[in-house]
Amino acid sequence: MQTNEAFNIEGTANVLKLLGDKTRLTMVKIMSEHECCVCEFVDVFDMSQPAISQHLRKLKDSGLVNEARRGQWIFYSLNQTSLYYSYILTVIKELPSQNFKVEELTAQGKRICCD
Amino acid sequence: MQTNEAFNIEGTANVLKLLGDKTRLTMVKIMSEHECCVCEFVDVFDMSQPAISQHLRKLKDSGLVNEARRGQWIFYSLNQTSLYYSYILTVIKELPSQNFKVEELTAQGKRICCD
DNA sequence: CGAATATATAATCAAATGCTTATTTGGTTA
DNA sequence: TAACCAAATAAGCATTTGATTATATATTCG
Repeated sequence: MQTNEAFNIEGTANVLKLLGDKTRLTMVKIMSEHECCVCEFVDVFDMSQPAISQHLRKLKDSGLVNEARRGQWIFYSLNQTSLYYSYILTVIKELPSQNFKVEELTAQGKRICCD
Repeated sequence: MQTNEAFNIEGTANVLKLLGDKTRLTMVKIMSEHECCVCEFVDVFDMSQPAISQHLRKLKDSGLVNEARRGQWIFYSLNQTSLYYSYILTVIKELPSQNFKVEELTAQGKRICCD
């Protein structure tokens, strides 16, 4: 819901608040490493499917992520054209990789792949 | 209350949440341009003195700002040695200057100066 | 010392947030 | 078309957050 082309305090605060949640920040880090669908997030986080959907909706509403349906699944990825994309890169660059979480899914045969 | 030397998701999310409040983000921007004491913030924001103190306390508890007593007043400034200082710079760099707010104080003779 | 001023803390409360369960929507597939 | 599955939405609830007012603490100054 980013209405302004330039950075302003209100919009920036909103984005920082969104990123200031452990679950969403982890989601963003994961998406910087892999595209992911909702059910994968549900497996990664010990959390209900609606909880995951609600987090993704907030990220989507503020334009930070894209969604794309592929078959049965809806995949989420970082929106590289967001005004705030460079902030996101700055922040997640230093965070520990979350690849291991997705690799656990792969090991359990739970990874969704639509290639 | 930053316990870890390295960036981790929990600590980073906490800092982003702190910055994800319009009042605190504006305070941080102001502090990047001027050192400020509590009563100046009270004049700048239309908000009670305890509300200001509580915001500053959160910023101080997470190590983002320093406080220094000078006479009757306690001045707050950005802690340039914080692990997260460069994040803060990245974010506030693009925000519109808040100098005009402090200049209004000066015009009203409300600016505190201890030089 | 005692009054005045600046700041911090305590207690309280309304609004916002993040989760849950139940249900609905939308696309796929037999 | 009907059953199935992924994801979204609705409703409800506990917790957190950010404000307020009242009070306490610290420092300065007459």
